[in-house]
Formats: sequence, structure tokens, C-alpha cells
Amino acid sequence: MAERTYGQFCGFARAVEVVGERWAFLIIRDLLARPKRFTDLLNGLPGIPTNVLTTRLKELEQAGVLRRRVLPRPAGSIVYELTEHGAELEDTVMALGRWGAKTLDTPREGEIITVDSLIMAFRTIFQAHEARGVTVSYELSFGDIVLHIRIDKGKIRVGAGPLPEADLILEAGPGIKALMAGEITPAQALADGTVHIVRGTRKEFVRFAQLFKIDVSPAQQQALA
Amino acid sequence: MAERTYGQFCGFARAVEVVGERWAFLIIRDLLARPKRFTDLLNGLPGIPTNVLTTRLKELEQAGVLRRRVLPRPAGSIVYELTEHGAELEDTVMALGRWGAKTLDTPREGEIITVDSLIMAFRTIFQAHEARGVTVSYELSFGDIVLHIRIDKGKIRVGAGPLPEADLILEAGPGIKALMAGEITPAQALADGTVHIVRGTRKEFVRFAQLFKIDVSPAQQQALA
DNA sequence: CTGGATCCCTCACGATACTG
DNA sequence: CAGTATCGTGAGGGATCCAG
Repeated sequence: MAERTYGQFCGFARAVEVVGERWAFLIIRDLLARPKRFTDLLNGLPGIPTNVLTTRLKELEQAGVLRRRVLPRPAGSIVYELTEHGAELEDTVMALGRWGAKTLDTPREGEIITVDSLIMAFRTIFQAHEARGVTVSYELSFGDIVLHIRIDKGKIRVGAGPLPEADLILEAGPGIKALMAGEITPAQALADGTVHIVRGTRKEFVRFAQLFKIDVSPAQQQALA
Repeated sequence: MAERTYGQFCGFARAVEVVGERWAFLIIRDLLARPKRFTDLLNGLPGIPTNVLTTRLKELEQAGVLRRRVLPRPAGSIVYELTEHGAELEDTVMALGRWGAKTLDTPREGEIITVDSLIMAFRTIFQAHEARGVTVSYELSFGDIVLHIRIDKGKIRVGAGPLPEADLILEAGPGIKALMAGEITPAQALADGTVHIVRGTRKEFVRFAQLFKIDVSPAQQQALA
């Protein structure tokens, strides 16, 4: 296997050699949401050839980013999960996701939305400072995609699947990005059908919009840290 | 120009489409240090083919990450510089550089060190909280590579070239990484010749080592112990 | 069904030479 | 200095096949 390197003795260059191969960073993002099987990864990465996925998994395992684990009986199946070293890429993934979100407007022809991209997106745009001491739960549907958010005393957990007992249940489309970016108000989002409240109050929805916002200035973030 | 996309409506995926092409992220890192001409970029990116550099520059210009600017007379030459949008990748570059530095041990066969990689490296590992109110200047030489650091009331600027009036002038090799990672002490670095003080006190050098540190992850610490 | 391996084809990338 | 032109190679895209 010819190593594709950059010929520089430099931490950044070495990092790019690991995560910069095609599909590699998306694999890591999906595994940040939670451990997955080969087929789960395939489904979450539209268009990736199986041989490329196999190659990336081996390379990333070699690099100490993830590990291949055989589940105990009776499941006996195989899952891929990030090592601690791999999980430390979360900051980078969030920083890059935040940057990319700024120029995200509307879906391109054929583009899909995946659960894991949304899970990481909501983790990324979560305004921790607005959530001090807050305990609340949400369920969000985007077409077939359903995910839930639990905020427990300001700490967030985002996962796939429904949460029937959630305080606020929403149905939305890609247009919800405009709400998160502050381009439209919560009232507008409801009025034009971008978001539909299945359960919960408008007031609760306004708080939701405060808790998740895209454009956070670096200065503001530093002030929080 | 066939667009290589990932088919996901997702900020992170869009970002990876921009910076994930081969060499792209390194070009951005070099431009974060300062604007550059085509040839400067070539020199800082060992092995990049000229046509690939041309292609990347056009793509990144198209993506609004950098701009091509013709300098006014009499210079008349062309520089590439990041747009504001491109400069906002600094957080991500630092986060990724920090991650990669953790597993950086010794140079591989034929690997070189570039000025710009070092400039970004020192910006990245700067411990701002240790530098409150500090004003001091350094000049560092790594073989042919010379760079300087000015810390003015806790604010850092790192640039290429010498700084004859610096408070501390050092000569070092790649082994200095061990010092920054806390694997050896300043005293050891001087004793084994990893670092040589050209001008300045040992006390000043100890402070230098406090101001620049690679954060070692818990996992890495365990591996070392 | 999961978890891949194998094949073929294309095009992005790498190397080198050359030009305004 | 700032690229363009040309050409060979191999990584990635896409489909199919196979073992447990």
C-alpha cells in the first residue's frame, strides 16, 4: 500500500494524511455519533464503494483512530468504534461543520440528509451557555429521519430514533437551516410551514430556537471557555 | 470540472468537499501564515505538481476561500490571500494540528520542515493563559528555517525571518517537539543538544517552554507512563 | 441477511517538459 | 514568475459475486 504522504514533519500534515483521504472524515463523523456496523456506515455514506469503505476502515484502524470489535454472543456481529484518540477529533469535526454550515443554503439535486449528520449538526450548534441548568427534551423528524435531543441540566445528548415523551415534537425540512442561521424567526418558520409543531407550545419552540444556532462568533466561544 | 461531492445536505460534508481535496488544506494552512505567490506556495508544499496547485487555487477561489490579487505597480506580481471566510478556518486548522501533533514522533525519511508549518505550529501550541500581560520576543532557527515570535502583552504574532533584537535566540532541531510535548525538560533539551541558546538566559528558556506546549491526551500520557 | 472481496473502467493526481 | 501541456499510473466509482 503506497502511503500518500505530504513529506512534511508537521502535526497538521500528519493529521491531514489520516483524515484527508476521500470519505475518511465522514466515516469519523458518523462514528462520533455512535459505533456502527459496516452496513450502517454504507447506508450513511451515499455512494461510497464497499472496497473504499473497507480500505478506509483498515487505514483508520492502523492509524489508531478506530477499532474493529466483534460483539459478544449471540449477536456475534462486528462494530466499528472510535478509539479515545479518534474521539478527540470531535472538536475538529465541530469546528469544520460550523464553518461549512455558514455557506450551506439549499439542498443540491439528489442530496440526502442522514441521521448521523444531523446528530453531529445539533451537537455542533448547541448553545451550551444558553442552556445553563435547563432540562428539556425534543423529538425532531425530517421526512423519514427521526432523532431526539435530551438536555439534562444543561448537558446535551443527541441520538437517533424517536422520543415519544419529549416536551416538544417537531416536523421540519431542510428549510430549518434558515431558522438556525437566524435568517428567519421562529414565528416565520411556523407561518411558512418550514417547521410544524406536533406537540408542545410555541414558547417551547422559541426556546428551542435559542438553544440551537449556527453563527457563533469565535470571540463569543472563547468567552465561554 | 467534475464536482466531487458527497451527496449530503450537511455543513460538514460541504466543508470537506472544499478542504478535503488533496493538498487543499495545506495550501490554506500556508496562506493562514500570510499571503503568498505561486512560487512561494510551490516551495512550501514539497512535491505538489504545478497543475494540481493551479487547479486547487482555482477551486478555492471559486469556493470563496481565497482570492487572487495583482499587486500594484511596480511589483505587478500576483499574490494569493485568504478571504475573511477562508481565514475563519484558522480554528479548524489549529484543532487538527493539535490532534496531529500528539502522534508526531520523529521525522520520516525525506520529510522536511517548512517555515509556514512552524509558524502555524507555534500559534497553535501557544498557551495564551500562561502569557497574561507578558511581553517578550524570540528568534528560532531550525537549520535554514528562521522564524520569530513577538508576544506583546499576551498577544502573539509569529512570522518568518530573523529578529536580531529578540530576548531569546534559539537553535533547535526536530527534537524540540519532545520538549513541547513535555517528554523532556528544558534542562534535558539543553544538555542533550536538542536546543542551543544563542542569546538569552536559561530562565528565559524555561519560560519559553511554559508558553508553548502540546496538550497531551490522557491516552497518550498512559502510553508514555 | 451481514461483511466484505473482485473486477473493470475512469479520471484525478503525479511527474516532467515547456511557454508567455 | 506563473503558470500550461502532455502523458502514465493508481485511487476511487460502480457493479457484481461470494462466504459465513
